[in-house]
Amino acid sequence: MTFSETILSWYRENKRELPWRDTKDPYRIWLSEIILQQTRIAQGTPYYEKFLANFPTIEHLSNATEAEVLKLWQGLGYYSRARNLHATSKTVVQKYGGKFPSNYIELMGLKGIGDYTASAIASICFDEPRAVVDGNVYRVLSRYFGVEIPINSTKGVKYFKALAQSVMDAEHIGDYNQGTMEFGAVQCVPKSPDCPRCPLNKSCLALQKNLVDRLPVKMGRIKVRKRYFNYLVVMDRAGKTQLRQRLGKGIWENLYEFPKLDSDRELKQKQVESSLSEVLQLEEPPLVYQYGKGQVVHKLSHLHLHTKFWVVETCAELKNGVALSDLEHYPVPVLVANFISSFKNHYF
DNA sequence: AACTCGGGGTG
DNA sequence: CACCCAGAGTT
Repeated sequence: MTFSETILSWYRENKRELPWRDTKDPYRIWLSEIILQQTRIAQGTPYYEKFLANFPTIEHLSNATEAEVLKLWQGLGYYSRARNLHATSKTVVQKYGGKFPSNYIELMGLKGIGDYTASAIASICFDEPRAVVDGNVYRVLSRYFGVEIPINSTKGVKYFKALAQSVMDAEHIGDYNQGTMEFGAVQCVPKSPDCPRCPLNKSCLALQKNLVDRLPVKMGRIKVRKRYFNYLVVMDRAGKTQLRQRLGKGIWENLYEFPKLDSDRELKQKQVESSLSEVLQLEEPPLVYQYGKGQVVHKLSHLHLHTKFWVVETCAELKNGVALSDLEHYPVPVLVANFISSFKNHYF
């Protein structure tokens, strides 16, 4: 049996039933692929169901506001996916009459759709012979064919794309692509794979060369930076607080948060008090105290955010104040959502 | 080619 | 703690 024959055979026996498995509807496949980018199935599936329930068709999605889409996306991370999802829904409705383009080239022209996603949609929905290369495929191919080229190098990306394209089954491309990824997710797992019970173990080069636990090769990652966030939770006479939308490029774009003092080192009470005017415009000196003790350390892949929340009580009345009970309507980073949840419990 | 962009699960 | 997850876009 060839590589692809074994993959297809294994897939028919072992495929999991997932909500997007039994459809070729481009809207649903696209939605699932965007949600699953850099995201585990267990984490993404509830969001897939949620989006489909709120937006049964691409027209529903295109008629929503970006804030509504971001709110539904809250907690999933990589928020550009949500913004691009919304933008592309409008493009498909307006430029393509609500019907997804049916080939790789045109799909690549849509926001948020790159080589992987265009290949996935084209192959699954339209049977176009395009091999996908995701994290699972890198692992399966590098091991089975004993490839030691770093998967995150320019050379590696090209090599694995070409290799995948050369070993695919063009006649069953949808199942082949999903099967290879499923195989990587279930059988050829990153750590301690069960090689003795692998259907490819007779011809796997990594297994023969004892390289299974060293493949795929990945170049060194970026070091983690530290940032110090000081959120200013204003409480005015009417019990309202202040929220701001993050504008411009960067992390959490278009999400909401409290006014914030940002530093490369920890700020103490006095420094926070003396810097208040940089972010807040208050008539009189407010009462400032830290909510809780120590710092919340919110860990992102490349950033550790050491965060303090400061309650700023003022006797004035804010112009654009937000009631605590309305906070839940705004899309906010998980870091902020966790605080709000704790803060509410503390006061009510 | 190197960086940025999130949050959660796993051993 | 390091590593990984059905990657894409920008610099």
